[in-house]
Amino acid sequence: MALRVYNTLSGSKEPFVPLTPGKARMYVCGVTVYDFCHIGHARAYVVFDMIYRYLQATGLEVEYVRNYTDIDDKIINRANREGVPYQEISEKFIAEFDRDMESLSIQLPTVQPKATEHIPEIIALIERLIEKGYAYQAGSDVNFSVEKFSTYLKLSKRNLEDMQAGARVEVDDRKRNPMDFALWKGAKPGEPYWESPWGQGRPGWHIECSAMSMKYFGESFDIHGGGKDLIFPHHENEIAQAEAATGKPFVKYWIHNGFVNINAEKMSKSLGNFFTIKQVLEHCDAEVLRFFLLSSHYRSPLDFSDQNLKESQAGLERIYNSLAGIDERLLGSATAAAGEEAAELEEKVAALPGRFREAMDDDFNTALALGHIFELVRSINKALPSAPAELLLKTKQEVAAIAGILGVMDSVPAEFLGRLMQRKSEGVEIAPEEIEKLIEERAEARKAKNYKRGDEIRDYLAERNIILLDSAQGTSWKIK
RNA sequence: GGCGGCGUGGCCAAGUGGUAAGGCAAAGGUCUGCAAAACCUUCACUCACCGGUUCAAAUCCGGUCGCCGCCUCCA
Repeated sequence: MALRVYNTLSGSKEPFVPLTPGKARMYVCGVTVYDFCHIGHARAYVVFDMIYRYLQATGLEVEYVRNYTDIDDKIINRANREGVPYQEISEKFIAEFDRDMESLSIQLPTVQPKATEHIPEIIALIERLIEKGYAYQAGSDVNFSVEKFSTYLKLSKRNLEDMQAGARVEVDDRKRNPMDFALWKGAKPGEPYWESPWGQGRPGWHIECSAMSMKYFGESFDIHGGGKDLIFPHHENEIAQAEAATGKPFVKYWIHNGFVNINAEKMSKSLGNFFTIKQVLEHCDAEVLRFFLLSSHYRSPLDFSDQNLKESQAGLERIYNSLAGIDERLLGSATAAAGEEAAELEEKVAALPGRFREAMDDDFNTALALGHIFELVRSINKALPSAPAELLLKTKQEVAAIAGILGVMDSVPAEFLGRLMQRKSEGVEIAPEEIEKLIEERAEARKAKNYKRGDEIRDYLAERNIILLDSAQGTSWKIK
């Protein structure tokens, strides 16, 4: 089965057939850089990173463009509030965004264009729209005339009359239709500006994406993505700008990810119920967060909570425990006769790539793909004592192939588990030296068959969240 | 008001016509002096509710209820 993707434009899953065989071009709307990113952003960019990786894995040559909106009212407002040039704000938050993306193992897009570096392209596109009669100057602004563009609202599937009936549209008598939107905004005194045929000003929000995507991809390309909330007005307006100018279909597949919710409500700046990526990573491993974000389908809403994050951690820990078990077996000299368990594992391993691909081909069903991994984990754990080394090696390789696409489970198992333990140890108020001392004392006691004292020590440490692990090699410990 | 989506076990979550994956949690068991991890077993005759279509429906159709999103900046 070939890749099928849900296209917002058609409202259904469609076979993915790129415009140019063997190549895929994907544009994803980036952030407006005026503040720290929250985990809603994290989800969007993790999702498209996964899509980017999977498209590549299917053999396509993928060009991925993700922009920075580095000029906008919100940036200007913040700059004014802080009394600094707007560039200081945009540069700072571009750097913060880059750090966040890196911490989430998000691969760099092919190009990350900035709006302010594409003013000539933007102006050219606006001029083209004016020439064709789709845009008009109103004072120092230039607006797009939605009534001129007959297929306006085809993406969000609404109609102009209903939109206006619901009307929380602000009245602006310079607009011919209240739904008209700004392509160019004249600068008020003190605002940053660029010279243009319409005077000093700056681009409207939507035009940059049309201009930049067409600059890098041409007038038509394969995939355009972003959060669901961008469908209207942003993407709708992008379509209007691009298709009015070129007369050609702008984008073949529109892909939109679902929201991250807090208590079943959308997380957003305006509701004030958001967590920044940095806040979350203070008490949660980045890989756990990424795992959590991929644990449900990208179009479903995803409820963010400590409880859910903990479950993801427990699940990922289970996977890594199993992978660590493989490593230990491979390092050790133990060999074993293949048994029923090994045969089952062999079967699961052989089937894994196909099952993974089938899940991913069905509109990037990462939740199902992870389900397959968990099934594999059980087989691994069962077969661990008896499986031949070649089979374990093969298992590792197959998991690694998937890990490389999902961007999780790709750590060295012992390192991941160590990282987790490090993190957990921050909440422990007992010094490692003391634990070692008690372990020694307990060893003496156990040697003397004084299990009472031994258990006292175990209990004492357990109260402090320290779990003792006895093995043939001696006693180690971990944090609960 | 318009448009769109969702409702699967205690929780999370796949499944869109063929008789309910997987994870977390819980309970019992195996292993262990005791623990931990792991393994085994149990845990939805049922998929919000009511009708209908069908040999067959969580999946299709109609209705009801509940929740959410977009319609204003928003991933």
